[in-house]
Amino acid sequence: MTMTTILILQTGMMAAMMLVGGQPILIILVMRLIPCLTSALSNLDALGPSTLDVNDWAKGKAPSSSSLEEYVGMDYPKEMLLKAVKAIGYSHANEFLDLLTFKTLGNYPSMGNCFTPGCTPHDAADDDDIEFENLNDDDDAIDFANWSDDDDGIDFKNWDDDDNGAGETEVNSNGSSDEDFTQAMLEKDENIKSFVDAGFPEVRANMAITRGADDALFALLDSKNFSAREVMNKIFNSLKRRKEGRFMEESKKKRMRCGGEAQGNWLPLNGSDDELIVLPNPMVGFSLPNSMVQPVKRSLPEQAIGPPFFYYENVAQTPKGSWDIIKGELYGVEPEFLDSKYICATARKRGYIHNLPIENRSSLCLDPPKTIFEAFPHYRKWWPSWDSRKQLNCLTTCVPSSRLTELIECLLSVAENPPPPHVQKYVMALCRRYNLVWVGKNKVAHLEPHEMEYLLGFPRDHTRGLARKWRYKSLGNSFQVDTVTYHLSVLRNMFPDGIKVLSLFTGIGGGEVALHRLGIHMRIVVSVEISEVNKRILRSWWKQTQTGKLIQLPDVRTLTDDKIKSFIEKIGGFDLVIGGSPCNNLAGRNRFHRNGLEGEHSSLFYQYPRILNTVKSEMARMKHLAISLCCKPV
DNA sequence: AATACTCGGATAACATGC
DNA sequence: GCATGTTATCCGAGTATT
Repeated sequence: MTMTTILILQTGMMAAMMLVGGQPILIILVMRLIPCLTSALSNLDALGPSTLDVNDWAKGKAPSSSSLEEYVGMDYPKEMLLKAVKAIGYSHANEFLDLLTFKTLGNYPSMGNCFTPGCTPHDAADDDDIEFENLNDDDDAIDFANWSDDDDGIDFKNWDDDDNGAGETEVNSNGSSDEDFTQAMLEKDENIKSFVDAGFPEVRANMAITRGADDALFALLDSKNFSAREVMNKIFNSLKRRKEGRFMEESKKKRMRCGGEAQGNWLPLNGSDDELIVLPNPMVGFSLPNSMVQPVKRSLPEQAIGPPFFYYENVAQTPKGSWDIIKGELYGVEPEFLDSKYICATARKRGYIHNLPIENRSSLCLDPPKTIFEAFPHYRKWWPSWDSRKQLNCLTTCVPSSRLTELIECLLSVAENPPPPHVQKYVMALCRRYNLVWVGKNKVAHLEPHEMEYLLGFPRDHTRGLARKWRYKSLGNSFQVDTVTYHLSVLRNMFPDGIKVLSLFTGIGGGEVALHRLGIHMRIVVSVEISEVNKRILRSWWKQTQTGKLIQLPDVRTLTDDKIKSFIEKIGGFDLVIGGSPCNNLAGRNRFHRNGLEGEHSSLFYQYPRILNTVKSEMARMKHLAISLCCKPV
């Protein structure tokens, strides 16, 4: 049994104690950690006296001296702790201190036999050769300064180009300080209660929480004359809410059932279900490339049968009922839910509603890497054995703070190798949450934009030239190209003369890249995309790879029914309407307005069925007209 | 009941150009 | 100094699974 605790001694000394298999191994964790942090911070601004209070800390700002005092005890050198906290980021301060204090002991089912109070702190000056360089990974982004803006061959003259401010969001100040504070108090109360439950006087327990572990332990010892072991056991038992042994990351049961049925334990596809759509598990879609999964058979609702083919995409995990609305708007076609982790090295749970044939999908011409090491073999060098990830989580638009890297490096630098389970668990939670990879010794980092391009199936440097922020944003919002390629592969032999595409919410052109991969000639693509940077990306790629015609429109809302009709008249209809509407208020990461398809922001979604319906009915009308003209007696 | 996962948004801080 | 654009930092909850 491994256990780590930090004792903040009454003398102000801080010691970490590790008990391994009953053998007390005293490590001066904090006395190593603090100096190394301090040295790392030598180039940071000197820390002036703070006027912030404990509420600010809860909000992620700097803790005041007084609040730190409360936390660590009266005699603890505050400056050092302040520096340490600043180094790792205030938002992680609580977690950090939890790791250093006995709170983490709640993870452990039992304790060793004793603890050893008193140890000599290291001198900060002679400690540690660990250096923390500023991880300045600024990618020298190339600007489009010399970008040629001539739209040769593209006819924009009939289209107004006004960007009328799509996606405006209300300012929603969430004045959460009170809530944060209340939450902090609740947590504190819970901790106090656990002490009280263990049979200790509330006053003592309160002191234990607010002043530090050493005070707590000595106070408790003092109050009841318990032995150290008894005290610790009581604490552990009272903190048992955290399940015993849960911290050990069990090897996850593989859910991939090779002989299983496509779309997982899914509802029948006959449209007879009255209940809300339930996501299939495993999320394997109607079929998988190179797989033994039995493809499902489906019959499309009459209304959905083309032309044109349509292909709609959005996040799978939405507020309840959202997919039922989407399905209802798209002729009642059952969504195909597929997690791209079955196709590439990163998870991407998405729902696709389409009227494409699902038989005879061809395997991918380029088989994408399916594991992290296949995608990035060089990461194997630094990948710790206790990080069992084989694939990455969903690639999103946001980049975590670089302080996270620093925090993890700090923790691992002072820990044993391998680190104790609770540190492993903590680090792994961060790695999973922020999709971090190991790029050096104890050093994690977020993926670079070109790595995201690779994982998502785009050509390298597809988004190069944009500021990093825009690259991450555009890539995080895009298709997983290999997945879309697989679904669209059934079109390969259907359009020998090329295909005419209406591309809504084009983004950086995932659908277009997929068609190109399939060798399908795009005679014409009418692309609707509001973001100027995304339009530039597509235009650039188009010029390099395509000979067909690209028409770029600014906003789906400006694509009126009349314009659609005029387009269809000019080019003779579309073969494919493809696109995934914005997921802003569907996506799980959105804390501010995740109101499904109810809110004002969702109006964009409804543009997709409107446009599709107009295309469909106009094409049907033209077909009818043509037939009637043909059959007219001369 | 604990755990895991999620195409994000708001705002302050910082950088740049004038 | 100001306007504008980019980066850094900070924020939970809904849903599903175990």
